[in-house]
Amino acid sequence: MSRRTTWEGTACPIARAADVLAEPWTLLILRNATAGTTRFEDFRSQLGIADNVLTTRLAKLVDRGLLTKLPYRDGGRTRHEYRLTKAGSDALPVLHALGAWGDAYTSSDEAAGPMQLVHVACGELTRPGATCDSCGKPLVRDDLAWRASRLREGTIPLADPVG
Amino acid sequence: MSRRTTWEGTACPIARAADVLAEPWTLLILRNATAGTTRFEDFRSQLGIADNVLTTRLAKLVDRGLLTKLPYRDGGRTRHEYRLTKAGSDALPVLHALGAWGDAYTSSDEAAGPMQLVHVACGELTRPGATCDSCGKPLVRDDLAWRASRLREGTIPLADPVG
DNA sequence: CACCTGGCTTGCTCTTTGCAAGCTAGCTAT
DNA sequence: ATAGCTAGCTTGCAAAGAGCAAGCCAGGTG
Repeated sequence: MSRRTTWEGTACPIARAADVLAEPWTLLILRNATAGTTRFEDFRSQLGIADNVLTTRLAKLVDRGLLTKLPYRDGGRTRHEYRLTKAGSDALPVLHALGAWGDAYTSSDEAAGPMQLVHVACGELTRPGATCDSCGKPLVRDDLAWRASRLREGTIPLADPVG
Repeated sequence: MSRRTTWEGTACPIARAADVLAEPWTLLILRNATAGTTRFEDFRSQLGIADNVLTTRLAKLVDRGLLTKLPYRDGGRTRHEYRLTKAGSDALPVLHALGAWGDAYTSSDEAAGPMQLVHVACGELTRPGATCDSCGKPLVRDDLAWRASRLREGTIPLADPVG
């Protein structure tokens, strides 16, 4: 057989998580979903991913319970959007750990500052963790936003999970 | 062209980190390296990875600076071992974030308890973070060990980076 | 000398990625 | 009305990558 190895059901939770999350595009889809993207066409154009690959990735993420496919009205028509579930939104620490590692050990071709996290409740920057570095209050997802110094808009609120 | 997309040099640190870490096998190689594996043959037999794939993965990890290849003496001969660098050992939060997500949202076919982290200094379990849940002291890598309830040996110390 | 062992390399096959084109339902422009 | 556009897929093809197996080489040991 030469099918790619899967670690579904393995005893090691790192391997099981990697089996779901560590496929090409998957983490970037989750990143953009966390930043508020919900629609097929928006994922496609923001990521530059081939649409057949996007179809299979989104289907797998829905299957594994990280995204849900919900109908919405677009003018008079019904379309579908992909929204984060709790499982999908709880991948945030993985994204933050990756971002911290990427900031420390890789470099950008473009001028790009480090990834920043804003505690909207107090308005200050913080590192990911249990409490805010600036005001000391517990960090809850609703009060967090990403800030990318290279983008014109100030902050990107983190999308709420459905359900 | 149909070469797989790379995110090296991208402005987003998450994408740059995913480019290095989110390839098949890479995270599991780092997991085992963190648990103390250093030799080609041990990685091969522990992971069940094909040896040509292991060769390319190890070479890429050396190239990207997560592992170093060092000579060691095996009887009268010189062989090589792969040791974690600081960059490689600093991927630990990524492994912990994945483990936490995997514990919460995937399940094992075998009976396997959650992934556990032991603060060797005080002997108690803790969650990954800045300080120990039990004794409150700062968590440093040298004082941490993994515990897998399914393994007979009690704890697995975390490998020290070289350099 | 034959044989083993660790660490690769090469060859072949099957899967997956990327790209491009096509398809469909319902909308808008002419 | 008919022609075209759009979101979201599906299909077809070429190339890269993963899996398996076999071979190779250096430095042992029997």
